[in-house]
Amino acid sequence: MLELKEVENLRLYRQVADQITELLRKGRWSLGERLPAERELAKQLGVSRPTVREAVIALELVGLVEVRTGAGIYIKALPDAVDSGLVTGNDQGPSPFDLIEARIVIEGEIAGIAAASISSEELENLLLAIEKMESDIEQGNQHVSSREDGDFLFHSRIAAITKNSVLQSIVEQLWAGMRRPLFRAICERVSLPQNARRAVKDHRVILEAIAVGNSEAAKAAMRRHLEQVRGVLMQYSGE
Amino acid sequence: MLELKEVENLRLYRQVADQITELLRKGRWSLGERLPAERELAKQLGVSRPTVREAVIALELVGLVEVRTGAGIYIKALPDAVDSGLVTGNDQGPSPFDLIEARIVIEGEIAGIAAASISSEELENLLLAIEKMESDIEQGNQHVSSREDGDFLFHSRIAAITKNSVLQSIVEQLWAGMRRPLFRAICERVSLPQNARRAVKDHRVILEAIAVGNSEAAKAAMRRHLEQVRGVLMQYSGE
DNA sequence: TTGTGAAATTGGTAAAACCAATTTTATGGA
DNA sequence: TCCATAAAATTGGTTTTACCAATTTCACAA
Repeated sequence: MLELKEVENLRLYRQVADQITELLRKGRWSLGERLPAERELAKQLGVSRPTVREAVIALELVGLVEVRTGAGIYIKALPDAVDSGLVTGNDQGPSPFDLIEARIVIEGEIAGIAAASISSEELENLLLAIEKMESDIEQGNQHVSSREDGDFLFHSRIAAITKNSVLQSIVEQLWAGMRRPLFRAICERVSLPQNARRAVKDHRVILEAIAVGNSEAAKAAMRRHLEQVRGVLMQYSGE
Repeated sequence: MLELKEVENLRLYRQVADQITELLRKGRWSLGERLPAERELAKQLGVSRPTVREAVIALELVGLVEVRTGAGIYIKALPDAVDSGLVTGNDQGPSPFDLIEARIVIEGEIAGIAAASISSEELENLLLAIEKMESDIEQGNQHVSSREDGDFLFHSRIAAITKNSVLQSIVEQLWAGMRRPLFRAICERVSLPQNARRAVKDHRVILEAIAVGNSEAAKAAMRRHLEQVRGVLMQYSGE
């Protein structure tokens, strides 16, 4: 059995997009400059105009260029400033271990911040999230399946308390990572009612610490909770 | 002067992509299912096939669908599992304040973790990053301009010490956010040699704490450093 | 000098045609 | 009857041509 070599079978528009990206990286054009017209690019690249348009749309979607009707295609950013993002949709994403580890660190801190500035309304919302999670469990609903999931709601609402859009966005991303196939496969073997009930208990402890404004306790409770989750995950992912 | 209303002037392919995304969200199709053929979609939507293709490419790039030549377009993920990402390329990004605040929290923790597991080789790399930053300053180079920037190198290499791809990715994203226009405009007024030299000093203090394996000191030093940066930024962004 | 408007340029969209890969169906032999 | 094989239909991949709409350019007139 031969080790199959990765075949050069990219769709044309991707090849064109990659080629233009490469030219951008090499400094062929500078920020704000105008790219050649679509017709001109098509001629130079030896492909048709629709193909060029597809490639330009790809570049536009990642924020590299800006298309102005009737005016032209303009460089909006250099390749360095783009990339990254936990969920690219093309790979299988980060390892579950790294993900949960990052959650311990980051969500722990967030819980501490939240405890320092919680309002009564936000407190009520957290309680509702816990109750939603309980009713989910009663009805045997699948876990970690969507943004309506009670577990996610609880954690994302804590992040929202910080009023910091960046921290909220990061928590969203961490959860998006957990909804990926690799993670879900593990979760399916772990979503036992007893684990879910344990999580609800943990949530109540966290809520209590946040409610009384005890940052240190909230942080510790969040970390314990996620370390517990990590323990369950690792136990089942190894067998 | 009238307040101009946001005009419905999205390019056609975006309207189509949004419409399909909406249908996905409503559960019109389920995971793994096949979408109607491009020709069929074009007919149903009342647009041409190239337009449908452009929309499909957009959906493909965000990971919602997978296109298989000759077979069809398949649902790869539901809209919930995608979204987010600090840098979307379409808005002007998070506020500088949120960004630096998130850095204080997250990079502080990361510095603490790094102190617990640094190797001599990694230590050497950190030192090189500091020296690069010093030479950058001597030559009057622009700051926060690229991934080769000494400042960025220092912080990203600390994240690399954690061996956690998620934490590394998050730091990358935070810096990507700082390279956006809004932030750069502020930075241009702040990139005084004295500030840069102060940052180098801070870096040395952080390095020292990490070198001796003192997690608490490393965390504190990183936070102080970034709080200092925040102070400078706020002072200048208000005037 | 300044303003106006026509012409040229550029992106936006549509239609038709053909190629290539895949899937489905039909066919014929075992 | 069953299965392998080939033909046909389906589907995405790409090109060409054409025309529309927004923007820019520039000559020309006031």
